[in-house]
Amino acid sequence: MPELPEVETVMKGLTPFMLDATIAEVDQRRPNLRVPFPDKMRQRLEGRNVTQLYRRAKYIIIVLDDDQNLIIHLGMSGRILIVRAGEDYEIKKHDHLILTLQDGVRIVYNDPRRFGMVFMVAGDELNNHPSFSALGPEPLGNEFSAPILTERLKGKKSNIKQALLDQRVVAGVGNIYACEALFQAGIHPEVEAGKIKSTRAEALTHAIKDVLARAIEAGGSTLKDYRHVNDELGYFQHSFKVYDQEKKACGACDCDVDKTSGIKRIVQSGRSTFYCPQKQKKTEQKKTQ
DNA sequence: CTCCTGTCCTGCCGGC
DNA sequence: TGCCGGCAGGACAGGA
Repeated sequence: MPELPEVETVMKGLTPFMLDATIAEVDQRRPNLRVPFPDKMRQRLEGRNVTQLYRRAKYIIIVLDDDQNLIIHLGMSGRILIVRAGEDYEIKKHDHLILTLQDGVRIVYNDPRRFGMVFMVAGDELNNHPSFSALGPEPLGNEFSAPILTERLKGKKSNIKQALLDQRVVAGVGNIYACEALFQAGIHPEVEAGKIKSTRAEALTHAIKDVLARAIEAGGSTLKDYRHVNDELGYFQHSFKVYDQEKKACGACDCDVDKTSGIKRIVQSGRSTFYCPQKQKKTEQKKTQ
């Protein structure tokens, strides 16, 4: 379930515990998630020191002192729990991987649906790895701009909602934030992707950055109070404007003035899309004033 | 190439 | 109350 902001929050939450720490013990509790765990993972991780943690798209990359990368993707239902040194912990259903650090802190990966992935890639091969080689720009970086987005959407016949889910167009956006960004930009989710240009591309670029940045901020504030989140990373509450808000008022127009319409839910490529039919139009809006 | 559908897997929720 | 169908925030394979 986690999209870019959640993955960023998880990575940030792991950093104070894992950076410069040594992995003392690896408890791999099943052979695979979506893909098999790395061959000889235990031998390859135990004794290694973590030199860096960062995020690319929805992947957490943990750099080790032998120049290998341990890569974690949370899939739809992956969570990470941090158990402090000396604290009791009873292993739960779907705890698939537990890393114990030298200071006794445990990092628990739990994933009921097992759509997540844990794999290892050598440092010099990372950018050639199939999971990374085709990724689009990081939406929060300077390299993501309206001209770049327009270029990436050029000629695309699919609708803009599906295009935003394509990690080659822009990395890290998922179903929720695609809906939210389109809402904020006032763009109908069924607009042909290749037709988004100039003003609307600017609005959409800005909306993507804004929606993601605000979600990260919300996650960051959640992180500050560990008791509040019970040390569980990757799942914090947002208030969404349109996602999962079918029939409610969007708050930006009078779409639900008669209490019968409001936000609509449609299905695109098997995924739910939520949007406000009044605010999000298929053609570019003329400014009324 | 692009686009679309199906699939992996478990849990939860609403309707009957 | 219990059962059942539908749906869930992702990514990828395979076929058109």
